[in-house]
Amino acid sequence: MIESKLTKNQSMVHTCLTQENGPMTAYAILDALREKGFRAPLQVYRALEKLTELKLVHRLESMSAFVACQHGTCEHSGAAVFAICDTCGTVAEFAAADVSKSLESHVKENGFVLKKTTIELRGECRQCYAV
Amino acid sequence: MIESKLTKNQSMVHTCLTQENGPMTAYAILDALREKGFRAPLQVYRALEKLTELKLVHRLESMSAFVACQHGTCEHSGAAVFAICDTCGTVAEFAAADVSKSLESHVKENGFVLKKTTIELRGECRQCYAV
DNA sequence: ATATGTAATGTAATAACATAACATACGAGA
DNA sequence: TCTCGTATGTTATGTTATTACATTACATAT
Repeated sequence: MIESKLTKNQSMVHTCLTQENGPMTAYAILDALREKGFRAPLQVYRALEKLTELKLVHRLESMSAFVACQHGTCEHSGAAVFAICDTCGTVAEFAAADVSKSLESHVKENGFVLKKTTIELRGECRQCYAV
Repeated sequence: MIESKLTKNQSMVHTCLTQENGPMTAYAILDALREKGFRAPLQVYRALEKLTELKLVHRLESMSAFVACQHGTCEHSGAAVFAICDTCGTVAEFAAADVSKSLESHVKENGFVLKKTTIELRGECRQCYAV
């Protein structure tokens, strides 16, 4: 598994996020890992940077939080889409190849070189809406 | 024009963003408006909240900044898409009805009630790429 | 004109998120 | 062993956003 390449701190942060099974802010991660010796935000941010680079973790821009990739390591065809429930905080991640393709073509027309796509959907999940 | 409904502070913030013709952080707006009497972040944030609600201003989540809607008041069919140049900072805003439609259908399958869509594309614009 | 209610504004303090700068440790080759 | 790159630790600081409370402005009822 890819985890084997991770350093101690990276691994701890990844495990923390995976167990949480939902988004956490960097400072929430820090608090969770204090008992394991973490002392400063930078320890978390450095690990998150690497994990994000490896696509083991995604950053949710609209809530300044981080979530473990729901596909282990992320190999979508195209950009990831996140559906975030404002009520319970759960995040569903999925690929939408057609969306990516469409955005790319829109953008190419204008000579824009696309490097990173952020798509975040806010709303209410089925369970919460039912209540 | 809709501006007539704005309060003094809201109007000043909107004018500031419109003149800038690009994204500004809340604190950049604050600094720009200090000479006009602004003293505290909250004055800016309150105005931005209202302007965002009216869709005269959009928040760019991936850069914690705000930009005046490039269509005056925003009446896209579907969600707005922002293409942000990481080199020069310019933002192009466009509608992508097909993208919105596709995202909506993806999401409906799972009973997710969509309230807000964020789509931000980071990369390099034609001019910057040419250099 | 005065009282009252409501929206907007002002101000200070602080919370929440993120990075800079520098010191130290530690393992993989020369 | 040396040393070079990578990871880590630590302090301080920078940046973004909100809470809490006081005051002002303005509309309208009395």
